Amino acid sequence: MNAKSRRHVHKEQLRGEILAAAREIFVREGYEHFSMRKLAKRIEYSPASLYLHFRNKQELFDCLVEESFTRLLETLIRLRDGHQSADPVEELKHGLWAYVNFGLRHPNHYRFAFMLRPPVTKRPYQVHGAFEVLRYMVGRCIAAKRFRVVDGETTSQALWASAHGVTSLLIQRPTFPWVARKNLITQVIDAAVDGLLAAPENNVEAGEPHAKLSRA
Amino acid sequence: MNAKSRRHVHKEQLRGEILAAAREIFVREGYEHFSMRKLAKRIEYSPASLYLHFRNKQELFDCLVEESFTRLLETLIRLRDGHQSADPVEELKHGLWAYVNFGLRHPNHYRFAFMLRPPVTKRPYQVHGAFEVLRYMVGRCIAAKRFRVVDGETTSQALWASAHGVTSLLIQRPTFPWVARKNLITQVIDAAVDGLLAAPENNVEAGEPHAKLSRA
Amino acid sequence: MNAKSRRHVHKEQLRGEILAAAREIFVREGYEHFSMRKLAKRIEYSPASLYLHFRNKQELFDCLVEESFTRLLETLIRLRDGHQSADPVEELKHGLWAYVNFGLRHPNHYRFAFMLRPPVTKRPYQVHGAFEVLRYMVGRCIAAKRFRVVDGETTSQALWASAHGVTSLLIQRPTFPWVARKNLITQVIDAAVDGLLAAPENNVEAGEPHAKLSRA
Amino acid sequence: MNAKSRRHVHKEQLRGEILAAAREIFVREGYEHFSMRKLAKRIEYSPASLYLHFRNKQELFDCLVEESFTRLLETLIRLRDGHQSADPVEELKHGLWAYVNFGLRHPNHYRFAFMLRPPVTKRPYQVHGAFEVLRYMVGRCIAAKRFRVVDGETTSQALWASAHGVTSLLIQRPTFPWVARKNLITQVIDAAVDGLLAAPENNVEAGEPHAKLSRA
DNA sequence: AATGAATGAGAGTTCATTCAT
DNA sequence: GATGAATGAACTCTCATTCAT
Repeated sequence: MNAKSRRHVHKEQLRGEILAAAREIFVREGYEHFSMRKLAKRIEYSPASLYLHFRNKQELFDCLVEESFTRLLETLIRLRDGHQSADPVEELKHGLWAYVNFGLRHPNHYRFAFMLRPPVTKRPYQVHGAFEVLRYMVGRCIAAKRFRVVDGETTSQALWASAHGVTSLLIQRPTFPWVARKNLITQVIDAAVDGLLAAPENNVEAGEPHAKLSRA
Repeated sequence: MNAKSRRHVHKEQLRGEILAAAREIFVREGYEHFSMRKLAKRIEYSPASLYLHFRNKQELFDCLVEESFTRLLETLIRLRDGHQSADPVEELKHGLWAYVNFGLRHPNHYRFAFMLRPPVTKRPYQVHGAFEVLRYMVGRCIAAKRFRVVDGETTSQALWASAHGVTSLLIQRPTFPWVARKNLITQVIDAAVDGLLAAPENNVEAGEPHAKLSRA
Repeated sequence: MNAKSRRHVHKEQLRGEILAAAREIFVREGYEHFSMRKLAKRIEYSPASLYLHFRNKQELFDCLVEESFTRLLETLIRLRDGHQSADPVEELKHGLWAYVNFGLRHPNHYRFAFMLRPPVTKRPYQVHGAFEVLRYMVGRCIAAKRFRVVDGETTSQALWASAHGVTSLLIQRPTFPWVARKNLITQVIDAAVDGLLAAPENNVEAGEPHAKLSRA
Repeated sequence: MNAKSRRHVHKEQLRGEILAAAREIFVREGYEHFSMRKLAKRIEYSPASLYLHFRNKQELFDCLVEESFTRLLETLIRLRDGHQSADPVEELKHGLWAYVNFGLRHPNHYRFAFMLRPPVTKRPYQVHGAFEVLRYMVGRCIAAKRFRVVDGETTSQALWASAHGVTSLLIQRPTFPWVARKNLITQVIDAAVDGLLAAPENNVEAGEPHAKLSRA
């Protein structure tokens, strides 16, 4: 079985190479300019060979998305399980930082996970899985009465939105004259979280005046 | 014969029709499924006719992006010029709400302005123009000593990020089980802005512990 | 409108050329070896041009079949309407001769009409239409009491079978050492028809002994 | 693991399985949709394995045709040798019935033998062999002075044509509203044979009037 | 101003076949 | 004896674009 297992290893490796090359093309040139032929040329195989590893273009694409979500999820779960004892607010900030950093360090994965139009695939990706971790962290803050708000769902979604905002803009607009990344991200995360902290003064009716705008 | 009659209107109007139809197709079916032929069929002209109005597909696409930015800019400028006297913090929140609402009400424009990959075109879009308005509003808050921070640029960028985050997620993931839009947006904006307000207690060193993460 | 009509004529002509070339390839090389590329090369146009005339390969094929049936039908109808007064038995033989001759003189059409597998298309071809004429002729013979049998349907189908048999074999096996075509066809038609004529001696129970064979 | 276990049978048997599976695919899906890959998958072997038994696709196809002819021939020879003593006319009808029944019961074989285009192969199939039996039977009828015609070759070919006609139509057009098979076949065979029987009245000049048609 | 005709380039995909193992 | 890996060639079809009219 040695030969067989060697072949298997090689096949897995090749599959990985294909996925990596595909991701690169997808991200650099966009879904619309990706083609199986280009991919084949890049990895210096015949187009037909790709079909030994993936049934078709869509399946290949699906694999890319799945892989990206899995990576993010792993990162988040590792984080969650590693810091159980910390101050829950600090831990939440840690989590948000980890989320942003994942996006910045794996922009291709992040793009596949959150910035591409879902219609291109049919599978229900694990957005919820990743979001679950955030919800859990927020829940701990609320349970510890650290937040003045009690709606964990709204809070979690709002935090996700802010973190996604800074991540996606930094990825998407690399030429914009951003301030130092660290400062920007800190500002976004701290403001978003600190704005939630239980505190003496809080203008609870703040949302009201904009009500008409949201309906305008 | 609606199409036939339309052919007698002046050139500008036709150009507008083409752009509108193109935008619709682009957004509904995605860049990759847009084609000059489909567009031609939609407006009931021949494919060749399109080339009387646009040099090629790319130019047409560029026009769409430009148009979207212009619309957003108009909206923001109208807002800025209309509320000079209000409380600057409230005005800022108003501005952010207006930004988000623009995206939600004109998702096609928003997508073109902020969610498509710039590489497809070469022109330097007017991101800066739209951002200018936000910077101006933040400047007023700072000048009025309402914020505890003084770095207007960082603050502006951070606010933009948060507003973009909620806008783009709501547009991109319409099937996610979001809480009520109004609540979510309020939460994001209020937290982001309130987190900046001058206040007694604020853990200014919050950014520090994550420093290693950002480098990890 | 002169230019327009000229163009239209030219287009029709070209369409005809395409169909003719396609028929030739289809018949010479078989459905399985026909390709749009081959066809394009044959008529010295680009493959893409074919799609200006036919939506796809199947539609082109359908047109060929339809054309063939129409041609046969025209021939038969012309015959039926031209010989109303003749002896019905002679007329029937004439009709069968015409059928066979159509096949031999237009083997490509005949092949499309009767020798290709229907599954390749979805349309309900006009087999029935062509058969109708035969049924009508047989009906006249029966009405004139020239046949000892009275089941017009069975008779018509049997005659069709015989005529088809000789036609298709001659077309399909051109290298077989056939006797003179005229003699062979005469023999088939005369025997098939004469075997039906009202006559003193006829072993009516002939079918019986084979009953078990048909079930064996 | 049915397939796995089958792999231990000897070579000849495997070859037979391949041929059977191939025939099934060929007939069910048509030559154009047959592929070595499909065949390999069906028999649960690798595509490459097929080439251990057949040099290429064409050779495999040739084997199928040959096999079909052989089967038919066997059937006919068995018949010929089994009924030497019977009335020659009855025996002839028996033979024709056997031929038709062979086609109806083994439509795949019949298709391969008579309804596919010979050009796909180069080998001279044994049409002649099968035809030989018919010629022999007709010879006996003539020798017994049961037929009014004396040209055995023409007669044999004509009978073959009629029998082939009904067989191929029934196979090829299964959806046509045929009358009961037994009646139809009886009608075809009886008419074809009875039309040859020695009898007082016979319009020998029947063929003449159509002469011009055959040349028209 | 508008278009029908035309096409080169390229898309995704399948196929028969080979060959080292 | 059997096969996984690989590929060149071919397939149908769509595209952006041009140009004569």
